[in-house]
Amino acid sequence: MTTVKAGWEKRDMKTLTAREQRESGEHAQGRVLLNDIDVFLDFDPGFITKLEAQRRIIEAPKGKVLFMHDDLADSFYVIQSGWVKIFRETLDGDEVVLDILTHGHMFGETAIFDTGRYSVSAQTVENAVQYAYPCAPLKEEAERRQDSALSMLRHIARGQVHKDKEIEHRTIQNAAQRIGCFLLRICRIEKQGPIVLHLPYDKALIAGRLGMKAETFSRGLSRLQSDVGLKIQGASVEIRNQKELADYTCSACSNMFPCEDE
Amino acid sequence: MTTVKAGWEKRDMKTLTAREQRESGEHAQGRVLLNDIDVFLDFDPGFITKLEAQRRIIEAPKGKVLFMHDDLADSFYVIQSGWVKIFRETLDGDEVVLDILTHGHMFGETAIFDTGRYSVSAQTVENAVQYAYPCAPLKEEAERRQDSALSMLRHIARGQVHKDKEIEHRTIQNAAQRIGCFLLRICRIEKQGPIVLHLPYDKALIAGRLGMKAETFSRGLSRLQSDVGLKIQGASVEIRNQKELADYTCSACSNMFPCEDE
DNA sequence: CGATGGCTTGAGGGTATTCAAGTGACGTGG
DNA sequence: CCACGTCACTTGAATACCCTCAAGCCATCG
Repeated sequence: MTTVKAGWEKRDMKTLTAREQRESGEHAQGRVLLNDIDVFLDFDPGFITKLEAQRRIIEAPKGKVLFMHDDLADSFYVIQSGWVKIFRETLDGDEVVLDILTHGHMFGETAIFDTGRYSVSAQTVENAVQYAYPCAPLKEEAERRQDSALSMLRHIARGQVHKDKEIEHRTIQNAAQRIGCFLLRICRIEKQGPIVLHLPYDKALIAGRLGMKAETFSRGLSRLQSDVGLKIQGASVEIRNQKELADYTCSACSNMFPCEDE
Repeated sequence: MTTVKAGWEKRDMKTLTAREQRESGEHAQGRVLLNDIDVFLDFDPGFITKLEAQRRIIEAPKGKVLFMHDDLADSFYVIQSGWVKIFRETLDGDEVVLDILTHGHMFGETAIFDTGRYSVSAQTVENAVQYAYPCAPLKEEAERRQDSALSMLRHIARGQVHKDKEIEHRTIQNAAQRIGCFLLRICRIEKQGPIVLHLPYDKALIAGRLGMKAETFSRGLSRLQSDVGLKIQGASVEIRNQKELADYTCSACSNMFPCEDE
C-alpha cells in the first residue's frame, strides 16, 4: 500500500501564503524554469536565458483572474505551484472548465500563433505562483529558428490529441466512469496494486473539470464505492484494485489503460 | 428569401460515381489543390509543385476507411468532394464523431508533428474524392523553412480553438441548441433574414456529429419547429428568423453570434 | 409488389440537473 | 468552552433531458 506524494499535496497548505509555499515544500519539486519544460528542450540556451530575464513572478491568491477570453495575448505562463483553471464562460454566466493545470504546466502560449488574443480565460483556484513571460520574444524565436518552431508544433499537436480525448470522455463516459478515469490518471505513477491518494483540489472543481455538477460528482463517488470497492474519506481515496477500476471506466473508451497523458 | 448553394448540395448526386461527380457539378467550385488552402499560402511555390506531383487521387465509395487510429501516418488528405467522418471508436464498438469534413478541408496532417501515427480514424460518409499527399515532404519542408512551420503552427493553433469550442458546445448546449447552432453555422454565408437550406448529409450523421442519437436529433428538430418557427421538410430547413434562432441557441454559449468558423 | 433504408414517433427507463435541506469540519468570537 | 456562522460536501425529491427499444411511416429500388 503506497501513498502518492505529488504536487497536489499542496492543498493541505492552502492557508499558507504563496511565498511561504515556495519557501517550504516547494523545493522538493524544484523550481520550474523554462529549461525544465519539454517544449523548450530544443530551444537555443541563449534565448532561454534572455527570456528568463524577462520573467515576472505572479503570486496570486485564490480566485485571481489571469486573463480573459479575447484579451490581447501579451504573456504566457508557467505554473510553479497551485492550480489554474482554464475555462470559457457563456453569456448567461455559466462556465465550462476546459482544464485545470498545475506545477510545470504552461498556458496562454497558443494564442501567439493564432489571433494574438486568448481564446479562453484563466483563473487561479488555489493560491498559486506563476511565472509570466512575454509572448513576443517566443514568437520571434519561433520565426527565427526551425527547431523552436518545430518544438512548438509538436507541443500544440499533442494538445490537439489531448482535446480529442477530452471530447471522447465527455461524450461517452458517464459520471462515475469519468471520475474513475480521473482518479486513474492521478495514480499513473504507480503501476498496479492498491493505492491511497488525495484529491488534488475541491470536489466541486473536479466536478466542473469533468463536465458535471458537484452533486453528480458526489453521487458518482459513492457509486464507485459500491461498484468497485473504492473507499472515500474526505479528500482521501483508496483504490484497492486499479485493474478493476480500469475495467469499469475504460471499457467505454478508445484509449488503452493507462490513459497516458493528462 | 434566399437558398444556399454550396458543397453539400452534392448530396443530391449521391447516386453518381465519384468520377461523374468530378466531371459534372464539381467544376463549379473548382478543384481544390494545395494552393487553394490557407495553410499553404506562405509555402514555397516550388515545393507545392513538387508535392502536387506526388498527389494520389482517391475515389472512395461511401463507407471506405481511409485510416484508423494508431496507423502509421504516411499521408495527409485534402477533400475534393463528398464528406469524410473523423472519429474515434471505443473498445465496445461505440464511436465518437469528432468532425465531418468536406470540400477544401485537410486532415491527417497533425500526426506528422506528434507521434507519427494517426490519433483518430477517418472514413468517407458519402462517395468522396480526396487527394492524398505523402507526409514526409511536408514535414521536411516545415523543418527547412520557417514560413512553412509558422503556417502549420497557425493552422494547428486554430484547430485547438475549434476543439475548445466543440467541448463547450457539447457540455452546455442541449440537443435543440446544438442543432440550431449547427444550422446557423451552415447559413453563415447570409447575414440575416429568412433562408432555406439543405442538410448537408444524413440526419443520423449530423446527430453523431453533434454528440446525440438519431432519435434525439429528430425530436430536437421538431422542438425547434415549435419553439422558433423552423420549418422542416425532409432535408430542407427553412429558417424564418436567424436572430430568433441565434437567441435560442447562442445564449448558452460564449461565442458571439455568428459562431464564426466551423 | 415487397424489401430496404432513412426517418419519425411512442413508451419506458436511466442518468444528470435543480432545488432544498441537512451534515460535519472549522474558525471566530463571546 | 460553547454558540455561531461559514464553507464544503452530502442527500433527498422532483424534474428535465437523453437514451433504448420497438413500431410505424414513407420514399426508393429491385
